[in-house]
Amino acid sequence: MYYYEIALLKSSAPHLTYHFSTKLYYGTVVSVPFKTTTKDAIVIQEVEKPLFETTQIVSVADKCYSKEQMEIAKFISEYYFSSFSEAISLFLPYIVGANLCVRPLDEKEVQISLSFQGQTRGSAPTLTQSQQQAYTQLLAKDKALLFGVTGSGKTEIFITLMAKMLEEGKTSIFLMPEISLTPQMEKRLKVYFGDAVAMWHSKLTKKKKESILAAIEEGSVRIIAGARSALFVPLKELGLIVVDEEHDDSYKAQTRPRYHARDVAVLMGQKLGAKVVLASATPSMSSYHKYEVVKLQKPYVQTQKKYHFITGNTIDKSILNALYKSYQKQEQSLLFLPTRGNFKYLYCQNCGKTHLCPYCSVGMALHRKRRHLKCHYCNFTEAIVDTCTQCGHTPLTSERMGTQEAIEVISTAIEGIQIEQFDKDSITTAKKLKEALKRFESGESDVLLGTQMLSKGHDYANITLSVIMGLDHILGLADYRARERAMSLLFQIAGRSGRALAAEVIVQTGDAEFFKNYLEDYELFIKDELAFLEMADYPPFVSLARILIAHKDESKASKITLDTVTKLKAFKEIEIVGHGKAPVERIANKFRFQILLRAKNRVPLLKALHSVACREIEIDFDPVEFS
DNA sequence: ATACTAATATCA
DNA sequence: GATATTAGTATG
Repeated sequence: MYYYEIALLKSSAPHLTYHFSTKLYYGTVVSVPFKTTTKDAIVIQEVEKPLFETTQIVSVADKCYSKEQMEIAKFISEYYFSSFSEAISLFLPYIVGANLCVRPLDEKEVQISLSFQGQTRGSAPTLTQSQQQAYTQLLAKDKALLFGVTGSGKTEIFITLMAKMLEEGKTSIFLMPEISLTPQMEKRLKVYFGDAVAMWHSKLTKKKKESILAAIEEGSVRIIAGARSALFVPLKELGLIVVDEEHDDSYKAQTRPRYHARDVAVLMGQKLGAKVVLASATPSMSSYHKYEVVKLQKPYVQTQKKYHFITGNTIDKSILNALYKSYQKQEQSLLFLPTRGNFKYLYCQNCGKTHLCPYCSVGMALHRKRRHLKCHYCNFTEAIVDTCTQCGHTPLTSERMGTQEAIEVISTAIEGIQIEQFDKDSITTAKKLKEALKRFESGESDVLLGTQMLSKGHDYANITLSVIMGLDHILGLADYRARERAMSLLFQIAGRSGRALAAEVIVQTGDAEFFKNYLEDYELFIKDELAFLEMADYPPFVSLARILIAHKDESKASKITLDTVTKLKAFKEIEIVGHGKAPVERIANKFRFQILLRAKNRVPLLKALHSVACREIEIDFDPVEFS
């Protein structure tokens, strides 16, 4: 009889011991009786017969996690404070088929992939001289940051790299933020790689996932493109990981394990001997600081962009005029609003208070269409109120501009103008996205109006006007990266326009001087900002961690917070930056407290955190979100 | 995580 | 006193 320490999958229960009649390899997926049901688990190691009674493993699945997957999961569990089980559950196991794990490459398979490529497009893209130069540099490095403005042709370089991997019989992972929002990339990849590329994201159906996994196993799928979760697909002979738009915060998971996909990608590349290419037109401060930079020069035909800075926070005459001119010339415009959703908030002009959700202490969003108020965090819904709960003043007015209101203002002012609403509220499915983009591309609509989503990886040829409203809302966030976020957003939105024609960019901000300095040179901004971050003791020069405490009972939450702070004070190498109520004080009826920690070196910080880690606190290492 | 149990609060 | 809610504990 053999005895094994196992970890239950998708559970934070401690590792338990079971027995089985035959020898099992570690990493093997098994079924075990647990409490009243049977659960999937993973074999961690063989152990001596324990003193207590054990139960038998029910069955052994034909699935197995590799040594590397286990090691990376171990790292994730320790660095991002999750159980090993939660970390390994990110990964999909390999199917134990005829050959276990590493299978020598069959030359015929490569032939198939390449011939498919031949059918569709002929050959890999022809690179310009500067693309070729960047490509050659990337080939020579294990990992690097590819820094090139929008439209400089980074995608062709990725495709060439992936084609090279195919030739060498290696596989690739291509990461992008929010795959479901970028059907354009899918189209481009399909042109070159056909069925050798599969798109992967968490919302795929079980059936679809299984068929892709089978195709990977069979060897016909050799490139996986997708969001965060694509990083954990069981490819063999991994040769390359590309992290496109590496600056994007959506690479950081906001639930446990709170890993950063970009950072895990770098680790994974190192562990598996795969090349890692991070890429962005607006690289993160940390990547620019940490990795070798390969610069992709601007394209020769550079269209001219004219920037206008305006103040205020409404759609004023100058914005309407610019939109009108653009509309008259049958050209297209882009309008960015900082608020998300088609909602606005109720605001009391007398006492200045916003009408809040009774459970979450965030503004209740006004849904005009449905005629009700809704909480953005917990979905609490109530009828529209007209009187201020604080001072009794009536009526309440609505603050800030929502997309819905913006559309109304513009379509009232400019007769006949067609506006496409482009935000999370109206673009809920891939189908809706495709339709909206199609209407815009065909010229059916004149203005693409939306939120953050506008900045993410879509190419439009005909845009001659970009309007970026309320940039101060972002610049004014209580976040050490507010400047970086605002600047990156400005570059990303501005980068969407002027592909073919000269373009105008209207920027609404009270701090034009700040932005003006850097309009032609993001790298200059990076250098200045890095100097600022170093002086102010912020990442990448120090490590940050955030502890979140949430409890129904406010005094309990407060007590846990203070107890934790007391314990942490014993550690001399870490600094307690602050502790107290979280910016969003309540979510789903739980009171939220936080502790922010900083340390010059991450090891003592990790050590201190591990000493206080427990069920009632959540630890976010390298946090990007502070609300 | 989650089932189960013990402890404590709530209520007619 | 019975029942609902919460805290604590063990799981092999």
